[in-house]
Amino acid sequence: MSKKEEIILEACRALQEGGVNGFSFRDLADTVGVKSSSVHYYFKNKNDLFIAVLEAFTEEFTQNLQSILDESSSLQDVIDGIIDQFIEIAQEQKFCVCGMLAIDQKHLSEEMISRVNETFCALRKWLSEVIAQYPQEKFSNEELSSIFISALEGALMMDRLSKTTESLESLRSFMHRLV
Amino acid sequence: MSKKEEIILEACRALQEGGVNGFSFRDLADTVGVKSSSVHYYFKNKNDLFIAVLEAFTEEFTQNLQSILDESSSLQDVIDGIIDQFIEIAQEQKFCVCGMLAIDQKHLSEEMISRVNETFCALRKWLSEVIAQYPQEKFSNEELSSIFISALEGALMMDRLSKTTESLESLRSFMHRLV
DNA sequence: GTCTATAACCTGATAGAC
DNA sequence: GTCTATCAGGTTATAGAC
Repeated sequence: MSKKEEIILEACRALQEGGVNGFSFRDLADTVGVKSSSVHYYFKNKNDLFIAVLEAFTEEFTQNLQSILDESSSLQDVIDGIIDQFIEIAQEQKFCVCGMLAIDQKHLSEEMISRVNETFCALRKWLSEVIAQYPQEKFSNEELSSIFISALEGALMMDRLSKTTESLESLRSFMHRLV
Repeated sequence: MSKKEEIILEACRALQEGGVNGFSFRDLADTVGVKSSSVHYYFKNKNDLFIAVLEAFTEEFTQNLQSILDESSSLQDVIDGIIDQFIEIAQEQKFCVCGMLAIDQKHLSEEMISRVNETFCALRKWLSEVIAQYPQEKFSNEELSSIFISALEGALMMDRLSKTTESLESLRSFMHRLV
């Protein structure tokens, strides 16, 4: 792994744990084992760094979703796979990358805000298309997708805080009975 | 309003907009029209300040919930009232006080984390008791309460980002058909 | 209670040597 | 590419005058 990739990976972890203002270039450099000026060599400021983090995260997250889809034979399997992944994030005391950036939007550029928003939209679209593959009639695909993602983010936030899996498990059983 | 109350109110607003690390004692003092040392006179550090903010917010939020309940004649009315309140927060480019503190938990004391967690638990309990007053059979009160609060927090996060009310309105119509 | 002044430190960012 | 050195500015926090 290149130094640049190492920095991106570590920045991603730090972002998920402490938010946009929760770490400095120095912290980041120390963990990776370089000096802060070396981090500046790759990323001229935090905004550029977060653009790289978001891109790397989106790619990895998309791959994970595809793996879940490949291994699933029902909509409930997909839901389980996604919830398992969120439980893992909560237990690592992390939060969603997009969620962190969304919460800390006040400290980000307009371009960055648009990118995060687009990532959420893409996720909603992906999920509603997956739901469409497993027909059910009670609710529209878009609506189910939207509610599921909203609840995932909120449940992750609260389970990380309470150090339990209550909210995410509650969401799991709820979704199971719904679809 | 006393200077202390002014500081708490302004700290609450700053927290909801920019998070725990999104403002300084100086920013706060400037807005209120005093010097930062005067803020330190009332609150020896940010943690103490947030304890006061959480207490003030909880009291106000509880009153708002009670008002919603008093003016409601159905569970759908209660849901509408709560969602309207969250839409207002999103449109002001704010986030939930407890949500912000939960996200930024890494920078808070253990005592503070416990208090935020207790506030979420109290909200879940309150809501499940309200739901119990309007009997319905599909889901348990606790489960509905948990999912609704999770989805509220997540939808608020995304609607604040997208500057729309899509997720919260989606949640509204979803809940209407559910209860 | 509110102020000035200041200590001690952290921050992003850059210039220039190697 | 990575470093040392450094800057200008922001941060919490406190001592002491009024």
